[in-house]
Amino acid sequence: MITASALQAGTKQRILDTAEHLFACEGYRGTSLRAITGKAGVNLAAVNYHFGSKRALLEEVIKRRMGPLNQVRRKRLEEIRARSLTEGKRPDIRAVLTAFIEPTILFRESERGAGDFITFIGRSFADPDDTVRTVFHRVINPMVQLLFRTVSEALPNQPKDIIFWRLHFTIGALFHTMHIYGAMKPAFMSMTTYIDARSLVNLIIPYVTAGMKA
Amino acid sequence: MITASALQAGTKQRILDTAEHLFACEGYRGTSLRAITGKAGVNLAAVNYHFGSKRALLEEVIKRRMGPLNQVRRKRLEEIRARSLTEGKRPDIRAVLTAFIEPTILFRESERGAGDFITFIGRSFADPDDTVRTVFHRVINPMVQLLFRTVSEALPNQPKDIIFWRLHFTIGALFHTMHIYGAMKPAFMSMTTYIDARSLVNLIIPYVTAGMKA
DNA sequence: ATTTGATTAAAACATATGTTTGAAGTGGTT
DNA sequence: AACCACTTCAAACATATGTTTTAATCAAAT
Repeated sequence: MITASALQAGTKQRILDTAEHLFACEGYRGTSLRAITGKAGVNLAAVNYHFGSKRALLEEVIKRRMGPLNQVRRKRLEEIRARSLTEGKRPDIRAVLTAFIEPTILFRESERGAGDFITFIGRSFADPDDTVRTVFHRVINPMVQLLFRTVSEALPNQPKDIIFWRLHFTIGALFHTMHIYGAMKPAFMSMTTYIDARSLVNLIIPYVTAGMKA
Repeated sequence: MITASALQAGTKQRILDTAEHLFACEGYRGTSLRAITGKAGVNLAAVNYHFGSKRALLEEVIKRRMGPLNQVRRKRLEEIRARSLTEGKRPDIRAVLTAFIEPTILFRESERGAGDFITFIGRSFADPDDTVRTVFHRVINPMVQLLFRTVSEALPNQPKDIIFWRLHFTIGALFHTMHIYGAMKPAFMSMTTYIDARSLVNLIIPYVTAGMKA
């Protein structure tokens, strides 16, 4: 039983890892089960056996990483809110944005394969396929809600709809960065594009902070 | 001959319009030729007859609108550069960004169907499908190059790589806005999301200007 | 050693896709 | 009327896809 479940975990894991990679590179629709199972070295039927369907596999791929990532972001945002409550002063907008953005970008270097996931997520918001957007939306929306609330507390004098749109601009900047970073064509805009994640955080934070306060 | 070419134009146009709409809603890969021809009320073979292939149709859909749009943006950017040259002072960064962004967002209301196109373009940058990205990249890249040059002239003291990344944040904010605007789910972030294009321009310009100058 | 339950394997299924083909239709010209 | 280029149409083609099925395989428990 132990060996059996270990083998199962081996196959499941190989499928998850390969699917994550291919979803990031070719998209959900552009990735066939045959491509996944072929590259993973498992039988075609293994996906339906272990996950039930391609869609269920997608869900697993997203939830596996999004869980831990959301936990970190939630914790940092909640800390800020708690501290702001005890100290009786409003949260600092830069700190709020950092709490959300920093874990997201640094997540790329947290584990093997996480980079693919970040690329995938960065693209998912714009994915025309309802399947992807629905699954993704369900796991990201509570997080964005929390961010919205916290930003509202940091900028209490701003009308809600202005915060709403500026937050969309911020998310747009972040997600765009997420999918171009690490998957960028050489010499786009005739520039070398390499930058380490830490420096990227240091670049985007001032940008979005200035934008939110504009 | 006149009637014949008018009929041809009728079919071609119907295909172009329908394809534009479906590409925006379902994506390039998610849109079958049968869906296009069915909705357009033309025969399945008409696409291959008039355009040669699905890919060539995509190219036509993009070039048809991108031509005029790019012309406006190029003209406005060139005007700024010319004026800056004659007056001997550097371009104003806000004016530069407005020259690029304003025509893009207002383009949605310029003609019937243009809104679909803007949504489609907003998604194309993040499209995992090489076909879409390649075609799209070819028509947008010269424009982005020009924007990069003009922004560099407006911010001569900023290192090029900082401009490079801040421009990416800006493009991310713009493209994200392009595809969520007009296609947004109701009550996202528990807000009504309607806003007219003019007001949206007035919201995004201060945001990206502040970000670029941060 | 045999049985059992879970996993893997190969094949088939039903459907969907982009493309091609060859015939039918269309309208104007000679 | 006969011809013409151009366009439309229905059907077929070849391939790709997610899924299901049925048999083989395997490791552990009896």
